[in-house]
Amino acid sequence: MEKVETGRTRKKRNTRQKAVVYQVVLDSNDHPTAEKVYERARRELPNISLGTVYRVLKELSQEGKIKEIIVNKQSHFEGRTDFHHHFICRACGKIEDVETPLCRYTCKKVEQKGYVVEDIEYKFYGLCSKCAQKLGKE
Amino acid sequence: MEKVETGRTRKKRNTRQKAVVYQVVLDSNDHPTAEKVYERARRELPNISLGTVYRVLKELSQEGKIKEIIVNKQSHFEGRTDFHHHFICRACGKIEDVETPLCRYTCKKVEQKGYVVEDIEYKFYGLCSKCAQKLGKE
DNA sequence: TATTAAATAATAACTGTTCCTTTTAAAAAA
DNA sequence: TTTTTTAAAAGGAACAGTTATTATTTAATA
Repeated sequence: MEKVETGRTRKKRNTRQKAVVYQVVLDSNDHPTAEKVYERARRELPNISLGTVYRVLKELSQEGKIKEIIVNKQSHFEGRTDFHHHFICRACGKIEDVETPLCRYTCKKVEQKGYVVEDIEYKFYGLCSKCAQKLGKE
Repeated sequence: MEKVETGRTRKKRNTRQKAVVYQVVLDSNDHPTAEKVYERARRELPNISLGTVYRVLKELSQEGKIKEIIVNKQSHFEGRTDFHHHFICRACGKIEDVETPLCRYTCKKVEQKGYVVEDIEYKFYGLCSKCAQKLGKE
């Protein structure tokens, strides 16, 4: 039997899994990977599956509620969604936020070529202060 | 029977495979992936293996003769090794070089925190001029 | 030319992620 | 409240890019 499509309110479920994953990212300030988020979410929801974590993380990113940053070909996530960038320590792997003004000069130059800039990503690689000290005063 | 280690010249073979892979990267201006380099290298050396291409590309990168850039968690390679950055079109996937002055302001700020900056990477995402036109004058 | 070990070809293994199928459960309807 | 509906979840298989393994080849040296 066909169902008449009313075109009205589409369902959009509000699941515990999504809420928990979101909260985990908001509560983390170490840019966790999906695996780490999974680990932490399981403390609250022991039966959550890794696939769900991946799907929800992607969803939240697309909704703009969290941000994905990719380091070493691996996704990391953070609750901060304002314009900022990252420093990655090659020794300990730590990812730290870096406040950088948008380089208007460069953007303008790119846009003059007819390009549309939608997102900008700066990454700084090197040694964090701790590792720099530890690895000797070169 | 033990061999006395003279500590003298270590062997370092100069293979056709390495020469060809290097030349392919130098001749390409489209930031090819390892697979693409493999494809092109095979025109010259039909029996070269993908594993060799990966190993040689890594070697050349470490020697500073080529540069690796990662887009969408996939490695791409280029012969240019001077300081420059990239624009990535989300529609056609094309990667284009972008000339950007080093942002001394930001670097200084990072270094004031005791960090050692060894490498900097800027990526601009959006639409290239062709795709921007094609996708309509929004 | 014979020797030797660095580099290769071929292929298996690995890793982070996505996809697929069945089941569950949130929300709408009865 | 109970039933129905179907979006989302669990579990696991599949996938893609890359790395590791091993027997073989070959460039460089003796």
